[in-house]
Amino acid sequence: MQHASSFSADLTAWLAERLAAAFPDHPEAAAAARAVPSAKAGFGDCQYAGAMALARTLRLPPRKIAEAVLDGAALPDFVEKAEVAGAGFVNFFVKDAALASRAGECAADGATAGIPQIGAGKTAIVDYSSPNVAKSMHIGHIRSTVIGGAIVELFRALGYTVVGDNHIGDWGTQFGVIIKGWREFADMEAVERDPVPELERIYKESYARAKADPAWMEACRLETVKLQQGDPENRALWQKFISMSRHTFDEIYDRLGISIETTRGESWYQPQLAAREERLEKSGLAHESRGALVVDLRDFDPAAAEQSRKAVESAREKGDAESEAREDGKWICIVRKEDGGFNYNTTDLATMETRVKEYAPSKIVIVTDDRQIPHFQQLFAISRRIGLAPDSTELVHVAFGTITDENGHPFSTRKGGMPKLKELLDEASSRALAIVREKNPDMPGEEARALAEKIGIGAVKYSDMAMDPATTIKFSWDSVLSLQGNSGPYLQYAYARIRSLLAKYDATYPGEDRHGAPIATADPLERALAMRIVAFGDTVAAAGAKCRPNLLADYLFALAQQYSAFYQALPVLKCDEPSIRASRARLCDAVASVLKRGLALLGIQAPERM
RNA sequence: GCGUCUGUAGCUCAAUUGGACAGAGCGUCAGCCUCCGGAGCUGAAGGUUGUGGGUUCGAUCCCCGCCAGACGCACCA
Repeated sequence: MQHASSFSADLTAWLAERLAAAFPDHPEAAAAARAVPSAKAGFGDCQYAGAMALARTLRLPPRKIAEAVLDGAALPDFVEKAEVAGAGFVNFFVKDAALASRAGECAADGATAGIPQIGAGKTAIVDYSSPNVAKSMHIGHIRSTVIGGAIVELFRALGYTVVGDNHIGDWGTQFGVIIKGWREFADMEAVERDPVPELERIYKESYARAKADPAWMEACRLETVKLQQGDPENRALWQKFISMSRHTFDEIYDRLGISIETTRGESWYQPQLAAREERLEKSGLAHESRGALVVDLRDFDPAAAEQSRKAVESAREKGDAESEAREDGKWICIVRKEDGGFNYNTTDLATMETRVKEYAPSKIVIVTDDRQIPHFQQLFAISRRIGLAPDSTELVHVAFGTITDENGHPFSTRKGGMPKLKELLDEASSRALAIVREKNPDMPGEEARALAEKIGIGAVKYSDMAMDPATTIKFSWDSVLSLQGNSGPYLQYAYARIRSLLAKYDATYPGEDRHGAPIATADPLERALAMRIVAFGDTVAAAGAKCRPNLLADYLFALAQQYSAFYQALPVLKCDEPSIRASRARLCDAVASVLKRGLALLGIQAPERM
């Protein structure tokens, strides 16, 4: 039997009923009903803290409200007792038997119990990773890739049909620069060896020449024009660059365990742009300004127009010509450049339109760094205004903080630049290998390398996912590659240790049935562990709804910590009482199931041994 | 100048989004029994949550003003 909901969710529903019954004239009381897990051990298992907030509107003391909720009512069957505490909190104590039963389900069914299927029948699009063709992926790309990948898995677990889309940068004026450079000074041996770094070198050098030499720049521009007009030779070169780049991206994705359903780069949308923008112009939603075709948010939004007018006025008073000149840029979105070309606004609007038409998604999630916040605010607002995205489609920009060097300064491309993603993964893997060899001297080389890869990659992914996406990350090799404490390997270790323990249990006590044994929660350590296990579903739901994998990472770390404390203090194999022994084994199994599933949602593998 | 994001223990980060005493890891210090895997466990020290106000029964969280840093602000994406 699967429970569709958690203790908190069941209590929330119960509270809503109780509040509706107790205060029929105040439906807002029932609407705000909410039970959450208690923060501290002494405050029960779940609590309701809404009575204080209602005191004003109901004109009653908070404790009276809390008492009215409980007064004469039958508690849900899983609740042992409920009491009013403190300023007006209601604390609920869950029955041991109910807790044991739900914790047991987590061991039995692979930890799917309690994950609410809020996405059933709905489609979500997740736009993530999005590297640029002809450039190496560096540590700046890891967040979008890893966080986006986790969001995809979280959505799937919640029942959504998910379409991951890799919106690669495969179009733009830089290709003329590369083509020109390729023709003049490409080093074919270097291309043969490792194409992308060579493409990067070609771009940098050609770009430097273009800045110094107008004739070179003009040549580059002409190559771009030829490419965009469909010249077969340039087209073929461009395809070649894309194919070489995608091959190197795929090597990284393979190692990271990321698989993105579709890859529609910017070029994919090019054929439809001209007609789209023409329609936009004819409909009057876009107009010409300084030679460009623009959509102006102030045309649709009186409040925006007023705010802008005031800003201009204030800038004028101060004689600040620069600010005045910049003001338009906040509201205007250029959809066709003065020279007739298109830019990323154009492409992004087309992308929005296509996604809505093709998938009718209930969510579109775009994962990029936070410098693009203004752009996506504008894009979302305009998409709504001109009818590209209906209200039924939720638009979410997951904006993550940029990665800085150890001093908190942005990585400068001049001074060596960001570490390459491949180097990071190699380093992670080799550091892990040293430890694996030390701990497992007898392990064959191939197996050790494979294990070290799982551990190293797990460490890298976890270190990113353990933080709120919004946090600006200070990059440090030691913290990214940490194998102890709050780290991926700590979780993997906890899992491997349980698997080993259970194997020994099965070998030592073949007659005992740990799968069907009732779970006893007599010891506080056992009880806390069981309570944590059953909170898995709610955690997945919260992490998914908020697009914050770190909520799940926090949870898993706390679970592993509680397990370690339990393991240290209470014997399992060496417990003399068979029923308690079986109960503890089953509890271990439940922890292992949840750890494995949770790590999988974060895209981290859980090795059986390490 | 305007806007966005960030500021929490020595360092790196959390805090169930307004709840009870702000928690972890690293580092430091003190411990872990011939006992299930020590990548582990237990404990200690470490805080006026940048700052000054406001709202609230209650603020790390919401509002306003400052300070500091990063990033944006018309044809690059």
